[in-house]
Amino acid sequence: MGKKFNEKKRELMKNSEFRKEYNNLEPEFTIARALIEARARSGLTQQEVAKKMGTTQSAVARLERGHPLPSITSLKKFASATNSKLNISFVPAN
Amino acid sequence: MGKKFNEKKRELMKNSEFRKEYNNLEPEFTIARALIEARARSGLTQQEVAKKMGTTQSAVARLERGHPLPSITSLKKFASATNSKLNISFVPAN
DNA sequence: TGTTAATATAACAATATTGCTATGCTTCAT
DNA sequence: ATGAAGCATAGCAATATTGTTATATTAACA
Repeated sequence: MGKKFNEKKRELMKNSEFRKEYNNLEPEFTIARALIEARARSGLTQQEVAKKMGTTQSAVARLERGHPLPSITSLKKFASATNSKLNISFVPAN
Repeated sequence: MGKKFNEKKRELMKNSEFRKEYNNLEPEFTIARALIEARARSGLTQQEVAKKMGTTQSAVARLERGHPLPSITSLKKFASATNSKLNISFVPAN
């Protein structure tokens, strides 16, 4: 994720207002980052990914925004368009 | 996943009809399995998970069916209700 | 400067998922 | 056999996500 990013985050998370907002948005950020990185690895344009997914460039742009949160179906299509594999798992928290 | 399961699967996947159907349903199966295992680990009933998620037992049952595919928001809530952490990632396929 | 490629945003109808209520099915114990 | 606990299913209204079209923005470059 990058060192600077995590340092800054730890600092901001001390603020409880920020923490609340962040936790609301966190899943959208995380998904957005993952999608953007996956497409970067593939070297494809949004247009090209869109074609492979059977949708449009604007829909791909929206997916990469992370808002609204994409469906699993969309994530799967995006993954296979970008030569990735989608992994979803529940790991014990404690 | 279990040894028997994978053996049987490899055998059935030779059939192209089956393979097509399986690939359609695979995400639902996978999600269902993950949810069921997560709740089993937690030792909670559907009712209890439902309460923690702010929903009803029947909704939890439906999530564990995997159909329709749950939203990421639901998976997140389910994860925290069952003391799990939801992981979603794209891994390079090649 | 003007053109092109790549990405972003908006609006609205269509589709998918959730909340909710009611009800059915099993299993276990009494 | 009856009751209770846990899980499954169904139907419908409410909410969320996607498909689509149109348009804006930005950067690179002839």
